[in-house]
Amino acid sequence: MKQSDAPIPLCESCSFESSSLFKTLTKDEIDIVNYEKDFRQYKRGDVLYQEGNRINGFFCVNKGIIKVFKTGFDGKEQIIRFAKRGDIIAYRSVITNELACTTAEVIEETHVCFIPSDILLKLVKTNPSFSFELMLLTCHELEEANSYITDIAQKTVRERLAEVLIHLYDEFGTDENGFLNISLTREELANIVGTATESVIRLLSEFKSDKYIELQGRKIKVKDTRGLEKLSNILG
Amino acid sequence: MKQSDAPIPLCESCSFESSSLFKTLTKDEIDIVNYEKDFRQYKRGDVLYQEGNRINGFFCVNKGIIKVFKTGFDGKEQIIRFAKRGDIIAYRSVITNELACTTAEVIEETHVCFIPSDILLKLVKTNPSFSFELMLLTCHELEEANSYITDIAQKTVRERLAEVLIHLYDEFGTDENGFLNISLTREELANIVGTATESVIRLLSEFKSDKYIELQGRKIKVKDTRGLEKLSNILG
DNA sequence: CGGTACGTTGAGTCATATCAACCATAGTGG
DNA sequence: CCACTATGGTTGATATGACTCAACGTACCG
Repeated sequence: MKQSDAPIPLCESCSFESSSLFKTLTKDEIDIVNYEKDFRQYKRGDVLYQEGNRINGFFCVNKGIIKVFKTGFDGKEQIIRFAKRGDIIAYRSVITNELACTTAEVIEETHVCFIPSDILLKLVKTNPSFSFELMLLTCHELEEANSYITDIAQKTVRERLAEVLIHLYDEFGTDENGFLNISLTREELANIVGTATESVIRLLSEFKSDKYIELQGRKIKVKDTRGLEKLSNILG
Repeated sequence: MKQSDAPIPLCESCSFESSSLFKTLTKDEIDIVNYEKDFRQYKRGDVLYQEGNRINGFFCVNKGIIKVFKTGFDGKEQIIRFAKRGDIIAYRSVITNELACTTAEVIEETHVCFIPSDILLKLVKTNPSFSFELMLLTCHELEEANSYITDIAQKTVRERLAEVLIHLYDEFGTDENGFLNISLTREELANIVGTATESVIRLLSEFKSDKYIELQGRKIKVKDTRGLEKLSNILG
């Protein structure tokens, strides 16, 4: 799982640019993180941490895409969020000192830095700005979760799928040909939307004949964002 | 909306007992809060704050029950959480300095203290223990929200209703006759579960004939927690 | 070349939403 | 005081979205 063919990124040139969290650190604090962190590489399907296990640090994503999901009663995955460059994961369990309540699995070749729990806890307790930024981050995740609850509870599968496509478009953008910069199986899409794989397939091909999207295997090109937004009944 | 027939509670004797958040405050800090806070009383149906409005403080619940909900596309409420004695609400919007993204409405006669934003922000920025406790609270809410997402996405309405009854039982307890200490309309129940009012009615009467519960108007007696837990497929 | 994982399509079923009618209760105003 | 209205609760009939099951196609991989 761990290789060493990529150079270990310095914090200064990684999270720094994308997240305001690490900008709050002093030079000394950054040095400590740089010194204590553990650089790791994973490929698709690798699991960073698993629901129910104790976690002794958090991950700072330098490259790649990770899905974070909970496992439901019958073993079905429910994808809660994705993490990409600049995001941190597993920090919640470190803060609360609880067992992991999600699993994190690599979607696309990933480089992360693993930073031990005590570093995070120390920063939170001694650097108020860091602590405040982390709280902002948590609050935003909470707000997103609440919106998602409302959506899943009230919208149809069609509306939710349209909305998920919009979100993926906003979060990951597209390549030069207009295809989403994230590649998911139909099952994974279903596990975001909260539906059956077959339903996703049927709806995707419906969206395709209605000219909202184009499909090329797993690659999805969003052709009509406005149309999808309308379909999804996004508020505002 | 504001009356003055109840004595203004002191922080020392209120949140203090139920929440570890305010235990982190120094004598001086408590004095400031006691001085700056505004005691308010509300009756059923009153709205403490509304989605989309700017909020200039947060509420600390001394007594009563409040429902916190989001309004969906077609105007249907989705209840996100309840707040009762010792809970705080609206702090998220204060922290992030965003417009309220939920509405808080009184379910049962409520007494609260309203504490201005700057007090909260100052405490968060200067008292690391307070800040940490608040972060713990946010993290727990986040975890609950994530579990809820998984439930709504994967469980049937019957399972969810059974689970909601269990949660209400755990959170509010029962009176001497075994009836839940919270009284909700069928519509409100539906707005927690994420279903139609009629479905709640049918399922409740099904639970009743199956001897899991007893009904007396709005009052619900949980007779067989084990049975409901089994019905709800709660993990663990 | 067989195996495994993923994708697709069709048919049938079922849970749940929707629509409509009706009852009970309580508060209101003439 | 009573008709009036509003709100909440209940039940039945009907419609349908979405799931399940099953078969089959496709592509990649060792």
